Amino acid sequence: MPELPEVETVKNGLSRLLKNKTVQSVTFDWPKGFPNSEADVNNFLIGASVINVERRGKSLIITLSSEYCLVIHLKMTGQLVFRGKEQFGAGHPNNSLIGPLPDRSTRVVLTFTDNSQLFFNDQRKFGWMRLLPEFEVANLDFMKKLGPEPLNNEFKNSEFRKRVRRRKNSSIKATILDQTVLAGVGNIYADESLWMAKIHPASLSGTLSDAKLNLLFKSIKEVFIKSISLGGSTDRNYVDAEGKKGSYLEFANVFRREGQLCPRCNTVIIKTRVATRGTHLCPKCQRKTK
DNA sequence: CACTTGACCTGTCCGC
DNA sequence: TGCGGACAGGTCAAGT
Repeated sequence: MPELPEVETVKNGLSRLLKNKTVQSVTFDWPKGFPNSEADVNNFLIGASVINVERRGKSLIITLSSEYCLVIHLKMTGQLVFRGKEQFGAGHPNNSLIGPLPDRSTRVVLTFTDNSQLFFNDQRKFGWMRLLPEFEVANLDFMKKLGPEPLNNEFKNSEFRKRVRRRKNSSIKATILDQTVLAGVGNIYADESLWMAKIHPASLSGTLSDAKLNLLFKSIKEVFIKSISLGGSTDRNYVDAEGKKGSYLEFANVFRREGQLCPRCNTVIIKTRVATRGTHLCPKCQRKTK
């Protein structure tokens, strides 16, 4: 669920909230989600302070003064929620899913020297938080394979088309969900951008024209930009770094809107299965291929 | 290499 | 009300 816009929103919050905080202590349960040696934690996490926070694809990278990084993937249900003086003083905002912390989904707690805390919650335990030397982050296998950032202007239409056509016999939905083709698209924005570009999600990637692929790329970027401006999508679990929900889904055109009318043509939106994922589409606007 | 499927997990919902 | 099963969807390993 946390896709590019959600991770970007978390990154923006953490950049502001964590900068210059110094880690005082760390607790975790679920070692699988925190696969770091005690020595590394003691030497390179505890006592280190936060230099900056970045996003690459759906991953977060927190760079520390120890020249180590915390690389974090929220997967489906991960949350990174910061609690400091202001967050306690203001109480829990109305648009929050989060109550008192830690809660039963809390996997890791970082406590800083000013007594503020960062909670890594993950109901389904798919997410992880790894401590690595800074220079090794770019050498991680999945980082090396990760496709370009769609919101980087250096990533041109021609490159997008080339990458999509590498997977000519896959459905276009499976192709844009593939993080090695481009970074950041997940199920919500795949459905939304394919609707916007009027492409059937099961169309084979190799059958789409230059014009259609250019439009799809433009649609992905537009959908991402709009969602970031709305704080992302909260379907079930997602919250930002202060525990607040995102509101993009209030404006979604097809995602989770089966049975409702397509805003473009008033045809009933259907839910089906493409690339083994729940898939929402307008059967009139989104015909196969071309 | 291209492509598909199953596994990793838990909470929720649906039908009986 | 309880209970089994389907479902949610990001990614990787293992399969064809």
